[in-house]
Amino acid sequence: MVRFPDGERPAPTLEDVARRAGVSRATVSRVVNGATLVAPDTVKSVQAAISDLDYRPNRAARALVTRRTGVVAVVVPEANERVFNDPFFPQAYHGALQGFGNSDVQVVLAIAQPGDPADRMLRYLDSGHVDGAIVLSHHGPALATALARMAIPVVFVGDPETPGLPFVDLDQVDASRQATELLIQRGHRRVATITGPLDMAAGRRRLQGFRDALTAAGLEPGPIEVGDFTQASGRAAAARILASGADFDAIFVANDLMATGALYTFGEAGLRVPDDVAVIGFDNAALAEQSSPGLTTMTNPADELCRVAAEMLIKTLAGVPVTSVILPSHPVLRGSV
Amino acid sequence: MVRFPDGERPAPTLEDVARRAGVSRATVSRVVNGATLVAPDTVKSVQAAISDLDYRPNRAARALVTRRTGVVAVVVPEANERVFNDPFFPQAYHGALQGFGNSDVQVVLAIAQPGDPADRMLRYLDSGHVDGAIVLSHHGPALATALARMAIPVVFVGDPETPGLPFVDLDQVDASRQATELLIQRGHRRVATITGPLDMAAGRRRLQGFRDALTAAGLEPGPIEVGDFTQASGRAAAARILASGADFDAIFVANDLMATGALYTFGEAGLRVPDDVAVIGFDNAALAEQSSPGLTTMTNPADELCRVAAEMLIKTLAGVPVTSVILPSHPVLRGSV
DNA sequence: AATTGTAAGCGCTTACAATT
DNA sequence: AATTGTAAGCGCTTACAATT
Repeated sequence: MVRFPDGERPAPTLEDVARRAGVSRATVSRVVNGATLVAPDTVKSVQAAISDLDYRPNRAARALVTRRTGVVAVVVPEANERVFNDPFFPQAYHGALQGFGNSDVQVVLAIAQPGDPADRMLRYLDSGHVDGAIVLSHHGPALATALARMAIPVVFVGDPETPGLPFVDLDQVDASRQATELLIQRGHRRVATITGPLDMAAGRRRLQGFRDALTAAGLEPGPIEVGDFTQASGRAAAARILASGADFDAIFVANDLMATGALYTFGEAGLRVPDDVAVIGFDNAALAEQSSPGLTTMTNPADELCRVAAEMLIKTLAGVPVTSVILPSHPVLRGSV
Repeated sequence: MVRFPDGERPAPTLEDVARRAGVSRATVSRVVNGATLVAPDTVKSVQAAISDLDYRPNRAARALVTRRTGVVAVVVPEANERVFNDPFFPQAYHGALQGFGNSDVQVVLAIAQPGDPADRMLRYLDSGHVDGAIVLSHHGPALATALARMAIPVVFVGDPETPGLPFVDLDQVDASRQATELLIQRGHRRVATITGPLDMAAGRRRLQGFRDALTAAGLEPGPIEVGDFTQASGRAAAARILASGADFDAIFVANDLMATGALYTFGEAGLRVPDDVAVIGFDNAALAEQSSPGLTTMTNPADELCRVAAEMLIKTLAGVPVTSVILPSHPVLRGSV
């Protein structure tokens, strides 16, 4: 027996709608699910009954028979604070929502909590809560393979470097080559770089593009310093280059946050940008526009990456096979080069 | 008939566990739900069967009979970008997660998208997706009353100013009085303020506390300028005060973001803080620590507010009546007073 | 009295049958 | 052939009966 708390009327069911419209439950179900094999007049009277009763399908009942929850997750395997302070994520989330658009799925943000073991998130994702997931992957293949082992389909944003896993990524090597070529075209011959962490694909590939451009131009790389994508690390890396006394007239910095750090250090050292040193960043973050001089940088459209990933996930859930997508990047010219 | 995609084995059900353990479905259900009226030996063998089969209850089936989804929402009726750039929100979200702790509910972040009409979120919340919601309320009573009309219980963080709706809030008036009293105690007699927007409860009440403190001390209020909680508005309001030529030796600014804006303006005008003008903010945001001089401010613990709200929602869902909670605030002394 | 099982039912979808 | 209905079943929980 089911009891209802006082004052709460049970929500109308398919049965109620069917009775009011004078048809069977099956017919109502067909109308609700947009089937075309219902007579137009029947559709009309069922829709009237639905709106009269303010009927809304019971998700649990539907999920039980369809074996679909109607929920997808946007997974951010990062500690809380980081997520909310990195402008990449709101953009990414917004893009994902756009991508799911009218698909009638509920989008859940799953953010790893600081101190949470990785398997807590895996357990959540693999417990029937969600039908599929988009993973903002900025980590190595360990988490990726674990995610891939799950029963639900997953699309990665950022190459997880694991065969067989569908992903959307920027052409990191090409983008970095473009950035470096831009410096070379402007006549710079001693080009330095501040890289991202080299245990991340984005870190390694942006360094690769840098090297490729110089090799193609017959130039030797200038000083190379490793950063970790934080502003502080950009500041420190720039300081190390200056302290080394190495000669350089331009620098490719693997993200905008580090690039603004480098701008700060150069400013303190009395170097003029771009006259004494040209600087190009990566990401086209909001701060690239705000810095002084404006930071020339490469686009890295988090929203578009996620929009495409969402579309891929929808296809996958519909049984349509998908292949990974590589998006192009282009330079945004401001004052720093 | 139900078909399974090739290669996918159907997940084990209660039935499977029951068979393996040699008991009925009902008994397995009792063990799964932690009932105490099962014989210890039975519990043991059922648990063994569960772990052998890696059984996990089907949420949809459970939800269908219990009429509970096991999902609660943290609702942020704010545009996307704002949310992710305001440090209040990660703190709040983290606190909510803490509050739900081990309660085995799934927490969903529902963030209004820019351009979304308010009823889109209402429809979502009222469509059986969630059992209840915490709403980070920084808006007037219009949204609050709409939310309160829904079938699910809602707890507000921030007084929605609508009778009968449970909320958690800071004692805004008392906190602002404390802040202003601190300035008076330090010997200041001409105390100005930059308020928040006066269509927000927090804006009005912080102004009220300011007035109360001055009245109690027998002092006239100094210049009063209205801001909108952004840094730019703090800068502009401070400039207006300076331009007015009004006399003042201290200022209470209704949030830290505006206070740092005011610090900037005072710095540009050659005023020394705290010697020429003492400044106290509100929120104890991260930037209060980073500014120079460090900003003296009032605590406004988003995480704790949300933790308490989560606990209230859990109680409400369990049928336990709750009453609104007002949390105290205290000053954090740094260099600006 | 303590423990377990039986059976109904939650609200849907969908294969198949029946009707027009 | 187009439209509709019948009835089974998805995987649980829980009132009540039955058993020890």
